[in-house]
Amino acid sequence: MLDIQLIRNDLDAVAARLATRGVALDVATFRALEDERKRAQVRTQELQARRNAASKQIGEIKRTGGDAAALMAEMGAVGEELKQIEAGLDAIQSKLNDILLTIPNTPHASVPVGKSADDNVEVRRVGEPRRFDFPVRDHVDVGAGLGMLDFDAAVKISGARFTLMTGPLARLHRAIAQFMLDVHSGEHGYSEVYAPYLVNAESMRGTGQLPKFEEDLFGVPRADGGKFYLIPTAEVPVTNIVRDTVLAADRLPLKYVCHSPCFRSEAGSYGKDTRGMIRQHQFDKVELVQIVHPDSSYECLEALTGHAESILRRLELPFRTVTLCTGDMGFSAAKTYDIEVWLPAQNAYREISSCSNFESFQARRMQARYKGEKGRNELVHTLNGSGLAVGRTLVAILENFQNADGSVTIPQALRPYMRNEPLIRRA
RNA sequence: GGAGGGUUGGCAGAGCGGUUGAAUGCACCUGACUUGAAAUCAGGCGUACCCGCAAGGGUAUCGGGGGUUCGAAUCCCUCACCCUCCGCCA
Repeated sequence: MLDIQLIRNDLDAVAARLATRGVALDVATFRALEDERKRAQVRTQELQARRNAASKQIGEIKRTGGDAAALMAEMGAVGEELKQIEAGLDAIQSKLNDILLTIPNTPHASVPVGKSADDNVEVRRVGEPRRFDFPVRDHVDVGAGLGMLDFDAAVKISGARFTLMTGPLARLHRAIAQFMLDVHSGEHGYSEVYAPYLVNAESMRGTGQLPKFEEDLFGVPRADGGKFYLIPTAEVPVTNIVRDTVLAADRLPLKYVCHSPCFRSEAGSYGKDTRGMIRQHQFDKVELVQIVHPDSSYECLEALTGHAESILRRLELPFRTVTLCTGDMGFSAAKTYDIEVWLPAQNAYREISSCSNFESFQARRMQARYKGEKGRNELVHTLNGSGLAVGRTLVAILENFQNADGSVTIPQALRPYMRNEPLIRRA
């Protein structure tokens, strides 16, 4: 959520910044609603002040044994008007709030202006894609060849966009997550978190998934008629740890790492990445979340991105990092780096992590604050990034480390988690 | 699932439907005293919002929402959460 004060004071500038990401802010409607709001609010508060004063007076008269009937009758009428005008004010404010909740974040000045992924800017490229002296198979064929990746079973059990892994491959999947958790908690200073996978609507609103992206989420009905949502990323429960709290300044930064399954409906992505486990309804991810002082959030974004990249370095997987352009950024982000891993079968770099600084956008929705230098409550800045997507990391290993005989070499860094086996091969 | 109890300011804890934004204690801030500290004394000390160039004024807020009333922390309804006991259960 953007700062309403900022929008009021500099509506045109905000609209211009939003335009760079292809979003048209209805300036006229906003202005009209604001005017209405101001009028209704002033009038409401005037009437309330009068009522408060008169009620005090009535109490005084009654205590001294006088007759307050006339004043009470008059206030009865004021009460009627007040009720109406208050209802009007509520309506205007919720309309304004609805608009506010659907306006995306404004891009940081350093974000390249562009329309689509084609306009993203590469900031670095690490590692050399391997040259294969045999026909490269994609991860589906490699996994099926091992007899450990079974999409037919997954379809039978659940349907499309699910995965079933068995044996050493399932273990490798677990090993990847363990490895990431160990690196981030042991070496990068993140505190490990176990969090709920079902969350309430308030949490989804806090991080920005609601109200605008409900169709991307899985909902779960509650017996009491309410509704849970399956988390699309651990970002949601973990960031919401600080919802509605005021943190002591010396507690910042908070750094959390959380391994969780993620559930996405993938509505609107029909036909995209239908083969294999690139785009699934359920996948695992190790998520990094930072809650930081506003002055340091961009340094923290660089650090966090580096933490995510370090996993790929250790796994010896080639990757590149790009700055998303204004048109390709997510709703809540002010700046995002995508890390893309090399997939030889696709002959392309594919997203494996997305690291963003949300500045105060989520914090304002969540009312996540810290006690500032002058004793004022200030909004924190929030960041997060995948560190990394577990399934896609597995895909990258299967493709980059495949051998001519159908076996897969286990990257050195993961061997301690794999009983020190150097290979996965068909049983 | 059943029965009961609770939710008040940073914490503890009062609070008859009417000078209660809320006693009191603790914590915290400023000042006085002191070489310094402690103790003591005096004053201050929630949050959000609105109007205003400012000075300043006003509104809301006692778990959330709704109602009764001229007036609600106090009465009524409802929801959420917490606690205790019983049942069931990984």
